[in-house]
Amino acid sequence: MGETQAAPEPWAEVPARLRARGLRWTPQRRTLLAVLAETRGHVTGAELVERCRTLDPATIPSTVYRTLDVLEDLGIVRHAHGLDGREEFHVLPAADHGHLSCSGCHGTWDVDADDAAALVAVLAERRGFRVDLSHLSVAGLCKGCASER
Amino acid sequence: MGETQAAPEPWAEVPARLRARGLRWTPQRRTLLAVLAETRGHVTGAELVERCRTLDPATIPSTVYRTLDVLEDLGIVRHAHGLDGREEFHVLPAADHGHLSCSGCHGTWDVDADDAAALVAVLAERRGFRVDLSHLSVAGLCKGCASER
DNA sequence: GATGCTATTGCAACATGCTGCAACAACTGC
DNA sequence: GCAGTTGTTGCAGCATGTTGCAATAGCATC
Ligand SMILES: [Mn+2]
Ligand SMILES: [Mn+2]
Ligand SMILES: [Zn+2]
Ligand SMILES: [Zn+2]
Repeated sequence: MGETQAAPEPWAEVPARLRARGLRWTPQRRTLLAVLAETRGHVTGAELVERCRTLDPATIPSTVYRTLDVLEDLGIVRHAHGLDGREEFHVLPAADHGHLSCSGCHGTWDVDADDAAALVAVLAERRGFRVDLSHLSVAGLCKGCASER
Repeated sequence: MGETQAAPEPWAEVPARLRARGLRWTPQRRTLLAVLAETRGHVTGAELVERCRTLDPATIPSTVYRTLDVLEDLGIVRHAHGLDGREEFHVLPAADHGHLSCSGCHGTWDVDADDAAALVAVLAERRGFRVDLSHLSVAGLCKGCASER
């Protein structure tokens, strides 16, 4: 396929990165990677399973979740948790960021490194704690929903 | 126990507070309240179901979870989510606080209002967002685990 | 290209919750 | 006390993952 790859797609390197760790490149992983390559922003695990099934109806959920664990180790995806605790994956996050969600309207926004800087600094100074920003998910009421009360 | 009990046990008032809202005081709710009255700190939902079963083996999980929802409305309990997204309830939180957990050793600590003040202020100023501190749960590496790498 | 090591898969079972619905039972008002 | 209203319960089924285990199949090596 004479496709021109605009950016240095990291997807092409995944098989080699897996093998370098003694891991394997399987058809099931190929399917998930194909799905992820077309995904932007945040997706739930269940959604990824569903999309894999459109490529390969024989997709097994546990295989997808286990592969997501591996990919998270490689830094290809990151996850946080929505208001209900459900996993939300972020594919190839351009910039590290946390998540903000409104329990009133269920809107979501990103918390960039700058927004979180103060909290990160406080916890680092006071406890030597290193915050995982990508896993951070802050709940509350957005401007609109807060004024409604 | 020379400590002054500022407020009388709130448990005694629960039946009345329920009825005031048109809700009901049932044996199942009595059981859960009995469990909560003996609980300090954080507990998972599953743990509460288990403890209810020791008082009443006929306890049904969905009833417990639905009652927890009601009690959260009343402000008797609050919940956040652990690293894995599982619910963790806090009974009668003395002071509003968030949660800090280490993904290395699974240790947990409280994030008090002062620790979180900077983040809360930033989100309020920049977006008019009102943070729900009790639902906040920050992940990362504690001092010990961070230095191990 | 065949071989062997072992990572990975598929499957079944389990864990933790949530939801729809019909039967039941607190409470209110008489 | 009794009846009616309607909030609750129990139950079955679903949603989202996780885990143990035996069978399978990558892939490094020859
Ligand atoms: Mn929540
Ligand atoms: Mn997590
Ligand atoms: Zn909102
Ligand atoms: Zn730690």
